[in-house]
Amino acid sequence: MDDKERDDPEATELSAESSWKLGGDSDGAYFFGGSDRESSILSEFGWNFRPDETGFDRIGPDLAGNEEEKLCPESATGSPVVCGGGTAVGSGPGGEASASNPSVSSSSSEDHPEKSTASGVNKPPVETASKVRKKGQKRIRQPRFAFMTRSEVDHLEDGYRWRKYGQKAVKNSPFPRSYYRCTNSKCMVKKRVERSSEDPTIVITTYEGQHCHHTVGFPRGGLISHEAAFTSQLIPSSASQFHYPGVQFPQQNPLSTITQLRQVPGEARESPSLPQPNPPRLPTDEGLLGDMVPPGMRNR
DNA sequence: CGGATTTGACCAGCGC
DNA sequence: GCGCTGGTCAAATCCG
Repeated sequence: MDDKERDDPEATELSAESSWKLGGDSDGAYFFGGSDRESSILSEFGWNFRPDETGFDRIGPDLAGNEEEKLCPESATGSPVVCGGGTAVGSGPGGEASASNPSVSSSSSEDHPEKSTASGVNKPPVETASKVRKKGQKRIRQPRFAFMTRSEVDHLEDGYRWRKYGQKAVKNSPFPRSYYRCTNSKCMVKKRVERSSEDPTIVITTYEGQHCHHTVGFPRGGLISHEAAFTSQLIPSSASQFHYPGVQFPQQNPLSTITQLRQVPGEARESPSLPQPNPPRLPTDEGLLGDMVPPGMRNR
């Protein structure tokens, strides 16, 4: 678990946040959540905000020693390259480098559970290999990012296939939190999905890790449209977007909103109530990155 | 029948 | 040390 999440009373109320809005300071920085909530929210996700010269806060996983790798050089150029960040898979699209990333391999431990015979109920005191590992070493947390989406369905289609491996009731929320893992055996990405306790229409999705493969694609070929993929919309006013290198959102396209907000910092507080019409998009594998994160923002 | 989901138990980490 | 909580495991169950 996330210590920060647990320890921060504010953070535990994340899902109870009822006044999500796009905040911002005089520099035009944008925040996830409103006013003094930002820090706690970020804390919830273990992230840091770092204002930069662009006036747009840099968002990234709060992981030791990896701050500078959150955004790859390609991003700086505005190139639509999905790159590795933080301790996550340090690779571009395809991310084969994941296997070579020590931190990843260590953190991926639970995905390679040399599970012994130990089973659930009435387990003998014998520990599974994975558990031994966990005891032996501190769990390494993958960088995470989260966003909120107004949706009727909990599990939003994002182009990847997920397998649910757990569900748990969480404190201060009447809604359970679901845990998903990418079905790709080589992929370590996980995600948590939960609903806001105060606004059940809001789904809070937290991604952890980075895909080391491409999206699965869709029957219609390539990436489906955002309208087709979702009956939902990102909450514009929440600016519930975190740039996270490597995570792709092939279908969802709230980008226009985000981009607009960024381009007009001074007026960003009043956000459009509805997503902008989706401009024609190229079905590139970069997913939403290119849209979610304006080149300028990625420029570090 | 195979894959996905459900669900209760277990474990780790932290605060008190 | 104990209790609380989040996260994960894995058998059972469901479903196409």
